[in-house]
Amino acid sequence: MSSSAPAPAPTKASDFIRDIIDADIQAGRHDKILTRFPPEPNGFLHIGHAKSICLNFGLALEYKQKQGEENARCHLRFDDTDPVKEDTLFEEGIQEDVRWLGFNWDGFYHASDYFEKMYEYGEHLITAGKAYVCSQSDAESKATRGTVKEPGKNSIYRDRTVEENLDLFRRMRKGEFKDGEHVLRAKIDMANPNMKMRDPMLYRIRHTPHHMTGDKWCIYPMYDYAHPISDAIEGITHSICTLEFENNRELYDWVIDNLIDYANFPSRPRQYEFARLNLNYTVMSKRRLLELVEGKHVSGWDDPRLPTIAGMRRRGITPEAIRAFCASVGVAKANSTVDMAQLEFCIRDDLNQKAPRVLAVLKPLKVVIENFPDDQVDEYDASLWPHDVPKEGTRKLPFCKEIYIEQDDFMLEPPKDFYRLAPGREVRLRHSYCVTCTDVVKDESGNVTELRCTYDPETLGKNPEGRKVKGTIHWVSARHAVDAEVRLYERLLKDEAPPTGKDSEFLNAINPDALQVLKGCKLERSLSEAKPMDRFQFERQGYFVADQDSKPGSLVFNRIVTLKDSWAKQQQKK
RNA sequence: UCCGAGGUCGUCUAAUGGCAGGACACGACACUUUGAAUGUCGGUACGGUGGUUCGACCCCAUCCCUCGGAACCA
Repeated sequence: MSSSAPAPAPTKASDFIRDIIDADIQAGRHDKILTRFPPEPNGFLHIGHAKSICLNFGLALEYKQKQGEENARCHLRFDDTDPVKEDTLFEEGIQEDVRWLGFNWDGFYHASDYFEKMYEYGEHLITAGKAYVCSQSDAESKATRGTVKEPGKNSIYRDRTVEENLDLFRRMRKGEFKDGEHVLRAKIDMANPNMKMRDPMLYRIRHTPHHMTGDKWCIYPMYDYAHPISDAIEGITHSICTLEFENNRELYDWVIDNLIDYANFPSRPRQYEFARLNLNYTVMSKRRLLELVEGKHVSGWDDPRLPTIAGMRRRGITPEAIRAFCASVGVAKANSTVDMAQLEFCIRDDLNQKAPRVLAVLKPLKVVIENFPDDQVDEYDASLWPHDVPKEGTRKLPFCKEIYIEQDDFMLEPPKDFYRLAPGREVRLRHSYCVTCTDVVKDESGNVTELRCTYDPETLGKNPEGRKVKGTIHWVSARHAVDAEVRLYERLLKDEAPPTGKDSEFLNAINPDALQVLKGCKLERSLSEAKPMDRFQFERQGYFVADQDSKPGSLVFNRIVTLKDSWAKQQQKK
């Protein structure tokens, strides 16, 4: 997978995080700005992560521009503190996704790079009387934690001596104890109204090999301990995370404050929280995505219906569109749900400038042009771009007596404002002549199977005289058409928001039409050469991409997004 | 309600003591060999109540509502 064009430093309106950074620079608190994107390598990235990626890497790009190349950085750091769930396989996918989005990291790290330091700091906290080894069972520590309204109770192991704690902690590391036998806890306050501060666990025993450190360790640090230390060691200045970590910030600061003199960190990082991205008509949580994939409701992590980066990539959405979308939704602290229409706008807006226009008939209806010579083939130099896209280029578009048009472009008994084909009506064939429908062929059950038309030879490249032809429809020469499979994608869910109930209720909201596979579609000849990831606009229908399954002779296209369709909208209202 | 964070057009987001602005969505019109794109115009918002102030979305008080927090997950 080739990476996409690097993201330009965007000119982004300010937000509360940029305001904070500007104020920090103004006040001389930092001369370098360092951010980081810290995914846990236990799953696939989705568009919510893209927001965080654009923020963190985008910040580095912007401040490189403002402060100088050397004075801003963004690190990619895998937060690999739980060996039970994490894997190298996920790391590769995540790196690919970040690069595809157009970003390059200025440093590549793992939280596990710092395990030795973290352990050392653990001993320091013990020595300073700030941490102790607790030997309560899982159930006991749950029972003594209290509730959000009631204080917890001190562990009976809370007053172990420094010597005893040190000895126990060292033996934990050596592997003398079984999983769950002991943990290292911070000694803070079991009555703290913030549950995160009630002597939180710092280390747990896990006799599980780690994908980076192998079997070197059998004790692993918890997120709340590992994250601030990793940030501080790397010199991160602004540690940006999502709102659910607000309660963790107090502990983040506690860890830094109790280590900073001893550890001599290059920075005093600060954590800031922003609202994660929510999108309607889809699901974003790891759990729900997993359920869709494992339950075979979709074809895999890269199913084009999913909001995963891999899915959107296969869908044909460009990284530029995703970046523009992330910039457009902004960064704030209020929980919000962005309208899918906003994403779709960004996709169309980008592709409008990038996707050459071609003709493709998805649901073919044969048309015979009776007054056109049997063997004649016209060939037009048809522009690949509309007048308002400043690009040049044409392709040869063949035309002959028999063509296909879209079934939806013909109506037996049309309303007055139907600008397309109907018995006795005239329509413009895109890039070609105007034709008038003279006859309709039906099968026994009354279905329209073929149209008979006549063309006006005076209408090529000019308007007919004395009458106005309002509609223009697309078509494909029957003799020259190439067949293709076309996969029409729509929004994953039929409801704006999935049912609030937990469990699998959201599965009922799946849009059964989110994937519709069309075979026997008729594409113009020039598309026979299309390569996977080539994007086109099928005029009047939408933007499409050649799928990775596509091969010459058996073409497969995915619909990225439809065009806006004010006709369909108008019909829907009736 | 024990702690924390929030509440501005339908949606997302600005303005932070001085005319509530932009984008998407929506509607109308223009243009059109894509019912696309583009252009023009339009409607729609500061959770409630008090207070401070010449002036409050902004500051204060109070109420209401929403979200997050009790994994040996992150």
